[in-house]
Amino acid sequence: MEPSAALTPTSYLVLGLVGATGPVTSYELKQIVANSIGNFWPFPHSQLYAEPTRLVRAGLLNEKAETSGRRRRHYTITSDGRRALVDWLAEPAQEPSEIRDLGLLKLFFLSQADPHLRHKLALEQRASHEASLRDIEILHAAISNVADPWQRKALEVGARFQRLAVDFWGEVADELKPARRR
Amino acid sequence: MEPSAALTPTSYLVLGLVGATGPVTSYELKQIVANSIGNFWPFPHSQLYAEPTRLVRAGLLNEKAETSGRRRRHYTITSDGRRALVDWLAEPAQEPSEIRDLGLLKLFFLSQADPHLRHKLALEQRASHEASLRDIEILHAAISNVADPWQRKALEVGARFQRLAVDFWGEVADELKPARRR
DNA sequence: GGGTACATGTAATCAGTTACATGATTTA
DNA sequence: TAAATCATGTAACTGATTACATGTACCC
Repeated sequence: MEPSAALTPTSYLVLGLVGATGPVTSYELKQIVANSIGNFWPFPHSQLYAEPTRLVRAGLLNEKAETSGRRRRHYTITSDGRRALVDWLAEPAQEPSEIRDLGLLKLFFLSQADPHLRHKLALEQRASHEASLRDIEILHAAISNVADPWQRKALEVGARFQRLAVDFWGEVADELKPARRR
Repeated sequence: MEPSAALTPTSYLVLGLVGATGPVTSYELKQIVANSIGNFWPFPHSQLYAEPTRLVRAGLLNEKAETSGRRRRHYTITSDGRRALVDWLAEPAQEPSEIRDLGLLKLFFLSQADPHLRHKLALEQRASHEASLRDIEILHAAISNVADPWQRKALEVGARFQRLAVDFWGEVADELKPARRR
């Protein structure tokens, strides 16, 4: 009954997914994540097994294990769990966004890189973000009829960011090859 | 001499900063991070104490401790460290970008929130990103003459993302209040 | 000269990551 | 029926977070 210290983002991810979809197994959570938020906020599948266990212990989820065959565990949200989720949704999100990008970290130290490799890095990054953008667009099209509209909307941020990154690295590439410009 | 397993992003952050600035203490690393990449990729200061210790053990940094007073430890990069840094900069960064944003996570589950609170969430998020954008712009202006140009450029991504987020949440707010649109 | 803020670090805990491992299904 | 591949999970490790703790300088 005690509020179990503090819930992590992973907790709320699981809580929200279980709350939205009814009885699910960890494997199904994994699938859902891979086709949605996992595109820009990865959660390793082991967490999607570990976290429900914690939430059950905290009284926020119910677990119903199959008694034969694969003995999968199906989770549903409890009333305490629903309350925790709704409370969290109601309170303002003050933590600032985080962007973790190794390419950006390299840009940060670009002055220390071999000059010949700088332009190459920019082109590689642009290409990589272009590929990510295509992936997200394909995914977005594929889920256009199934998922919750707000889930689709959230996915859009991923696509927009990838576009931003493509433009950005394009500019960086240009700045690194000024002689090449017309 | 062994390459010490694998270096984390935090390792490269420290390696790059020490490589760029010469002898620094953990506290100075903390300051630098706070005024730059820490704006969108936070590294708690305890890591900036722990990580140099690891890098010294791996032979990538040198440590020189003061013998009196505060006994601060000043770090410099070794030739092995410089080589590790340059090698890392040369190899392509394939790991995809990550965006971690609790506001987006809430959007993801917005259908499960009290309808009265949805519009409020959007407005709060927009305001919050506006504030972040202002902070970054102030910072960007403040460092315009000091920092490495590529470090400034990297910071721009943070600003652009905040602008993207302001626009995005503005749209969400509009969609949540269609009746209000004249 | 006591308080307050800055500076510098360590300790404890735990989430998160990586790696391993085995059970079911499909397919060639 | 062997071999992939998908499905389902656990174990071990350690980086990351949180909290604590003390030292130094400044200011009122």
